[in-house]
Amino acid sequence: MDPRQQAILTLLALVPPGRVVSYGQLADLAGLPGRARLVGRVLRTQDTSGLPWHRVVAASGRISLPRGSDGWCEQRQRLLQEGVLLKGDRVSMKEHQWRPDLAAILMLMEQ
DNA sequence: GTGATGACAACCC
DNA sequence: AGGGTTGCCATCA
Repeated sequence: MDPRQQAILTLLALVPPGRVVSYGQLADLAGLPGRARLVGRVLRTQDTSGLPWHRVVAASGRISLPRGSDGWCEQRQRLLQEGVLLKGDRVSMKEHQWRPDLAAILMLMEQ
């Protein structure tokens, strides 16, 4: 698989329950600034079973899947299930956005 | 090769 | 709070 996609998926696995990341943030952490859309494409095309794909939302806090679609409902469900409150289809980024701690950053440095 | 599309985002009204 | 514009670029028709 493309190493960039691999990096994105590896980082995604580090996002803790109860927290979310934006597509752009994930791209940045993966060393791919400005490639938010790549993250979206990876999530759509790659096998994300076993990964916390539901913790990825738009920078605005919105779920990027079509409103009412199966994926939208599932993501919403999964987030609520782990304690992430949603106002409609939007989560409060101020409260729930993942800010990598020191330990996580050290792990990222070892790539 | 060309144009459209898209699980995005930053800006500017 | 919305809507339009532009940047991004892999895929696909």
